[in-house]
Amino acid sequence: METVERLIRSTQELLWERGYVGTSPKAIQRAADAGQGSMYHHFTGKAELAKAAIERSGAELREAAEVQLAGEGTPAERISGYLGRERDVLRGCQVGRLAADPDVVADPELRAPVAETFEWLRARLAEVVAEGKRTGDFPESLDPERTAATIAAVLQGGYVLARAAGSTEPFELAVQGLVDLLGAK
Amino acid sequence: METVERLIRSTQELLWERGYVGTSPKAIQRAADAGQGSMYHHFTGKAELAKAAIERSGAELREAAEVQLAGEGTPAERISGYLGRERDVLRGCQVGRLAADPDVVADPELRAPVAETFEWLRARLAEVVAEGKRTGDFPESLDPERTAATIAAVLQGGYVLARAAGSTEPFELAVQGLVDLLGAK
DNA sequence: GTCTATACTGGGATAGAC
DNA sequence: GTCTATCCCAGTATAGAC
Repeated sequence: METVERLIRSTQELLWERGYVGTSPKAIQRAADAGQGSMYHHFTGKAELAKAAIERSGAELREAAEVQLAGEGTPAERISGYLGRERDVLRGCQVGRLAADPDVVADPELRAPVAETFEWLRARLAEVVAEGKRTGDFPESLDPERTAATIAAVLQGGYVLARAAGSTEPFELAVQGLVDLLGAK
Repeated sequence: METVERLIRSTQELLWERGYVGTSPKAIQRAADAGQGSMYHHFTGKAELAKAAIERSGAELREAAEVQLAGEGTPAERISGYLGRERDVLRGCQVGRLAADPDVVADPELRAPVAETFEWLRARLAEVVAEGKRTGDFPESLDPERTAATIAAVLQGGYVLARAAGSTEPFELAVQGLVDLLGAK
């Protein structure tokens, strides 16, 4: 694999694990097996490299979501499929994790890909909810934008509760609770 | 205020803002207006001081939640009151924020107060939901533990989405979406 | 209890050789 | 493109004086 590619992927991993503040250029170089000069030749510094890595992670999140949301089945089944799909819960969300980072939130260049990813996700979920209202999966009373935000929040919050507990259980409970509420009509 | 107290409160603020990894002993000393020797006289180091600060933050979260959850009104009203109470949304949750921190999650001494806080919160919410089932506020079909986890997750996830967006809007949408679902019976 | 001195490592980056 | 040298400051802590 090429150096630039290794640098971006290593940065993605480290940002996921330790966040922006906790990730040093040296650690990136070690993980990517790239030298100091090499890294600074391809990127102006930590911030630019992080930006590339965050954009990549955002794209991966969108692709993974789209697999479920554009897949087979009724709208309700696709939402449930998305909620229940295999996840490495205790690792958390590689994009959502960055919202905790003050240096990411404070820098427009770094926050932008994070913001765009969740804007896309909420809009996409809202589409599927709206579709479900037309098919009768969901009651007319449901507001698609609100419901989409709730769905995205349960996942992000589920990760937080699971990591706090050191167990996937709270995540699973939260998701089941949401599925119950969505199905209760 | 005494030195120990200033150290703990300053550490709480810094942990909230920058997390454990992003908080240095020097920054704590500056914020607390305490010297190097003073801090190391009262605490063995950053970890012990952080533990004290996290325990304090956990206690504050519990007290704040209890105001709403043990307050006036029907169970459904108390849940809504808790969800809708005044919050500094863009600052995030001072306890939940720590679940993103690898050094907190990895250290049992530091993770314990975070875990206990959310265990307490979910149990307390489950009590109120169960009470609401008895009073007829909530349908018999609702599982209290699941629903409690969903409520806690919506809040934590709402913070994540809001900070990502740089706006409180996603938080408010997510909460409203949950209230809608809980009220739909 | 608090202060200053000291120590050592790592963070983040630039310069210039190869 | 990549390597090594170098720079300066911050992180985290210990030691001993006051």
